Amino acid sequence: MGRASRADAAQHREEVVHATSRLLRERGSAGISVQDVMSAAGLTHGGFYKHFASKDELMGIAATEAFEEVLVRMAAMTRDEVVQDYLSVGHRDDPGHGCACTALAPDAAQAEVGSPLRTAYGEGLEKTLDAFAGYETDAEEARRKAVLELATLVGAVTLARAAGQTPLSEEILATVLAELT
Amino acid sequence: MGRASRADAAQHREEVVHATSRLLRERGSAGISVQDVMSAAGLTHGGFYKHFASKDELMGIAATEAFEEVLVRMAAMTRDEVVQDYLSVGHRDDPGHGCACTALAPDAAQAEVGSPLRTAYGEGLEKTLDAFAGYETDAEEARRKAVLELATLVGAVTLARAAGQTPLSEEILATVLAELT
DNA sequence: CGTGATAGATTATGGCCATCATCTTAAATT
DNA sequence: AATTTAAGATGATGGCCATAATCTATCACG
Repeated sequence: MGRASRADAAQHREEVVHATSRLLRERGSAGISVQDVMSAAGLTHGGFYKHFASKDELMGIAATEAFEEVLVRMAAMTRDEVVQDYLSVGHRDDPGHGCACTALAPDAAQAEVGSPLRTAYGEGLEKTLDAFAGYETDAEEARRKAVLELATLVGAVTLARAAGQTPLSEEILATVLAELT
Repeated sequence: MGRASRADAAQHREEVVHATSRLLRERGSAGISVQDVMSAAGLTHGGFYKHFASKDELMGIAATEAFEEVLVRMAAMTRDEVVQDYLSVGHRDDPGHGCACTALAPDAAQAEVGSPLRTAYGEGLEKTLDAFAGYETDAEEARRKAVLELATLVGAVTLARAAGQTPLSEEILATVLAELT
């Protein structure tokens, strides 16, 4: 119906971005529609362009939020807690609340150079590497180890998700967890 | 027009499967249409269902071919050659001819349980792990090391592709290559 | 309190897609 | 050579999608 107050509109926008940050990680950009993300805030699709210039723009904003959310959570955790959480069955089965590096990698790889999502991914990946480097004691080797560790974590969860809920999937998580702790 | 000979039809089918095995790795199942794969063999979309029961079925067949193609190539290479090739800029930029484990992981994760693509991925991943295990000298540790190595390789290329053609992307490849050789 | 701005609903628009039905024509089969 | 069979072309069908235009009712501001 009619018009929403400034506060309501702002909250609607927030809800859309938040829901998109989850849906994007779960299904990828091609797997969600403008209708999907508006419904998630209890709205119809028509008002979408009063909030965002395009679907692509929203994807970039939602990607940034996804990275931010994870970085905030990481800041309150030790390195071992992060690794344990990363390689858990819970993280494998809930990409919508998990690491954006892994969940958004396929979308970032497909996105055009200069697109909002790709830009957001590049920045988010750098910040995530910095966060991992912050855990290392040896400052000299911090960057190198952060790259190695993140690559291994991303690979393990990527494979575990692709293998679905199978013994092989859990073998991968367990094997990498044992190696990294 | 008209009808094709048995031999021609068989070749058309092969061409479709082959083109799909490449396109599937490049763009994912959602990124290619029935029209796309038929055009690749110089045909129109209509005859598709004379060859395959559904798009899903073709995706499973093409995924199996993608794994097979890579496994055959791996069989003629040493472990170090495989690692070097895997972490090359060439492999990063040409997923269509590269490792199916990495390229098809997003599709496998999204595919329904029991779908042709998911089944093909599970089998292909096991075979790929066996191939990596075959490189290890210590039979005891072979499986464990194969899992670790493949996870690291998959993670590195996944991140490198998501980062696009950037310094960070090449840093990831180089760092992991140095570690694994 | 009245007037204009605007969030959101409704409803096109034009495009792409998987799948299917039909038609055509040449290959297989006899 | 006649008949059957089937590959492939053409052209629906029904659905989903991003984006845009229009409408409307409420909020913001004077």
